Amino acid sequence: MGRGKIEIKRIENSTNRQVTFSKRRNGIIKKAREISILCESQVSVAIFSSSGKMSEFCSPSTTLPKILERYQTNSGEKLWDAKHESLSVEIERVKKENDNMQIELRHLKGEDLNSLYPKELIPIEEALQIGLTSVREKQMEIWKMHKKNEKFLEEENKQLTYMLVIFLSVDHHHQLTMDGSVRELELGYKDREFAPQMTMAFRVQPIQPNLHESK
Amino acid sequence: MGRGKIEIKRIENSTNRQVTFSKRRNGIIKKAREISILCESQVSVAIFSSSGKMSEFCSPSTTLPKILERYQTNSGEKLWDAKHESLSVEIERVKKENDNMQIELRHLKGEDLNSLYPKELIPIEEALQIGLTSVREKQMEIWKMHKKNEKFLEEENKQLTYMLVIFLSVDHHHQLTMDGSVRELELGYKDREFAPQMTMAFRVQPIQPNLHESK
DNA sequence: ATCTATTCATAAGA
DNA sequence: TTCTTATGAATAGAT
Repeated sequence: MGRGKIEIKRIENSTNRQVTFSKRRNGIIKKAREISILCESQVSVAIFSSSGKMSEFCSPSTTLPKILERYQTNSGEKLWDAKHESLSVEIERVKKENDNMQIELRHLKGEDLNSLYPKELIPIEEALQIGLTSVREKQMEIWKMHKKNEKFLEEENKQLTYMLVIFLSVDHHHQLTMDGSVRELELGYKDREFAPQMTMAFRVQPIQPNLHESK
Repeated sequence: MGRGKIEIKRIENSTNRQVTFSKRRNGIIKKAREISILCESQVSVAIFSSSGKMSEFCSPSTTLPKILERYQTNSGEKLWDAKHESLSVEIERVKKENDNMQIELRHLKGEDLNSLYPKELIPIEEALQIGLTSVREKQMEIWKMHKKNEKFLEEENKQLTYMLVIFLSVDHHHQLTMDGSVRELELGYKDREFAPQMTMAFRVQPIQPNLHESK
């Protein structure tokens, strides 16, 4: 249909090919629309030019996903279900794992015990006993740390008090030196005289973790 | 194109419609094949007749899934990814649930306690305490049931022994009656004399569930 | 793009 | 469905 018959094979002239593509693509889409109206059929057409541009037609009253759904049903071909299936399997696996843990948790919390054989109670009791022991050991440990920390702080206080007393009771012919020292204290204990001890003393806090906030 | 021009609207005559569908469908698929060859383009056509039959064309060297992949990329439309995504979200949700339970379980078992704030140990200890109490109560309950059952069986034994003694010690001028009674005993205690008590006695077993097998 | 000679597709009939 | 054929549509090549 044209000025001459053409053989159905790749058009070598790139311009011709481009033009022909454009014309025929419109033709196909027009025909697709016509058949969908004339014959009440659902049609989906997707055409990609060699340059990658896409044209499509999808009969009104439907959508591509619906068409694809029908396509799958009709052809039996798996378009995307393979991907979905593996995900579904994964979900099932994880859910089952979930259920098992849920049951275990409930048992440990003393729920649904009637669904167990008497002898199944024994490992649960043991687990609870172990858990309780561990938790209490941990609490004891924490308590000890608190106590140790307290002692440390008390010791610290004593030292500080002692040092303050020294400062405050120092006699007059050392006045100048003391003033200098106090100033250094305020400036952060740069290395002079007792500065090393002080630094150590003030490091106590960081070395002992904050027991209420640490993770 | 034909013996007369036709308006593009639903063909009312069902036979005509069917014939037209068949012809035009072939035409479209032929054109699709031609453009794919002439212009090196990728084409996908799917046509469903109103009766539900499917025809399709897909340019060689590709597959529908590939075409669809390109379609999605080009159109930005979600064909199956919506489904895909919802499944992924579900997996994430379930996995997270899983993780939380896993952590809770580990804590109840006395593991990973270092990752907790001290005050978080308290509800865990309480839960363990409650669980342990429940499990032990259950065990106690079972033990009591066993004991009760034992007593019941002992009582039973006494009764049976007593009855046997009566049978065996019955005097000779009742010989005939006894024989009759024994036969009845063997036949299943049809309603005579002591039969009601016996029936009750033999019901004891079913009323007391089998404590080692019941679920 | 638009034109137009040709080929093609197809409506109607058999 | 298939064939036939008159007719309108599509389009190849030119402009």
